[in-house]
Amino acid sequence: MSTKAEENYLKTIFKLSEKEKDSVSTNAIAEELETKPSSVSDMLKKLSEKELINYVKYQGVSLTPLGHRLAVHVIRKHRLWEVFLVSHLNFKWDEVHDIAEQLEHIKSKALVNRLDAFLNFPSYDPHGDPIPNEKGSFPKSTAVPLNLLKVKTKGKVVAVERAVPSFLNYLDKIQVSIGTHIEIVDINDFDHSIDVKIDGTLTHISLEVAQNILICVL
Amino acid sequence: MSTKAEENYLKTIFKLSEKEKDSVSTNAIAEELETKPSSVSDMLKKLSEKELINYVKYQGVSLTPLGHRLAVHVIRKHRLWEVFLVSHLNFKWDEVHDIAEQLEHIKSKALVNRLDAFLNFPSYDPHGDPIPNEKGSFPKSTAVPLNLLKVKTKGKVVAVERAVPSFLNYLDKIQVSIGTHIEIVDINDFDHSIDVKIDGTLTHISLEVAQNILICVL
DNA sequence: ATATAAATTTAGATGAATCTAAATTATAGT
DNA sequence: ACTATAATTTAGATTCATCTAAATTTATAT
Repeated sequence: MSTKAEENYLKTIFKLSEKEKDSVSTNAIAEELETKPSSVSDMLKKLSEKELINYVKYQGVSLTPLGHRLAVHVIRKHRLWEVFLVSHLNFKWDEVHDIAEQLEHIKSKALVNRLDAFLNFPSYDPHGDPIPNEKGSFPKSTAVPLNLLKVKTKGKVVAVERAVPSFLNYLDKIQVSIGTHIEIVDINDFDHSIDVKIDGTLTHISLEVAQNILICVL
Repeated sequence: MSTKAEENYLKTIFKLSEKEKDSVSTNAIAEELETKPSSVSDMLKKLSEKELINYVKYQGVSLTPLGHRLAVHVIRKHRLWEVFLVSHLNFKWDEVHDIAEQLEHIKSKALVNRLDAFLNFPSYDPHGDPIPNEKGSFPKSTAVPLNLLKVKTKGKVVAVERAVPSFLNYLDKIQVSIGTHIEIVDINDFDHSIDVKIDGTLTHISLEVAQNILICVL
């Protein structure tokens, strides 16, 4: 049986593995979890003994198939709970992370799967992140960051990259949420800022914002 | 901030306080929590330092107003989650205890209150136990154990006393659940067993079973 | 009233997860 | 290739919640 701490480490290693090529460093994990590298070392030893990660001292880590499965399952729970909180308890998408962070550690296979069914097997959470199914496979997404699109392209928002409150608030302000239709009107060569039509209205957004909005081209 | 262990102790002390007159003994707590008396002693010292219980060595404990409030809040969460599990995720009433035991420790005032609203502010959980409101006050119940009723009395089941799976299964078998209408048809003086009409059909139940079914007289 | 039993507490240990400070290994610049 | 720096690990301590075994206090029974 895995502890809450172990699950958080696996989740973090999973997340960092997506960015970094093969192996994840001790320092990166420490930074992400806001803990000390020495604590990470201790935990890596433990996870390694449990065969949840591949760990060679001083060489970074990667998830074993078992660790991967566990990490994905925790992520699945996190995202399903987020859907529940937003769609049934009327939370805003920028309010649910901390609560889901607790709910993701509840242990009950039946609970997760019934929640999944109750929510109609959603594919994306309120931030647009994909929700793995019971077997652990993710819905395949064709999403592309907004800044990579050409002028005149139309699409809809399927996810946001960095779900921090300040960013989510800003998106609220410019009326962007998951599902919003967007058209690229013009791209400014100088600062790479973009003029877009959001559900009809013209708005101006910076490159940094555009990079963090994922679009499914229509 | 209270830990999971602390919350479980407070909940247990609350429960035992209802039965035992004023103060609760170390051994009783140990038995209820399936732990050792020495562990209980340790924890009592800690809870006492936090002013959650009144504790005099060798004399048993009682909850302070603060401890009482915390215990009631945990119970509120437990019972609300049970309602959710049964009414929205289609769990049976004898399957929800262990899951609610985990969910009751999730910390978020907003979550509890929104869940409460989502469930339409229920007064009783699936076992018929009363659910305190946000302020911590319980719905006043007029419930009476079935065995205390006189012949010909009609009422409906509002709670069951001992929510163990074997008992709940038995109730399922004889078609008794919260809300079921019951009429006392006859009382057998010899063994105090009772003939009852359950939603129309005649059934025979033992004293022990009757004692554990709470009725609201109609 | 006093010995014996029962209940409770203390002392000392353990495992989990963390920390600081020191030691070790890897990396990068010249 | 060698040294300075950065990354990582080890050693030793701390806190939480638990345990066993021993000591202490309270209750009971003759």
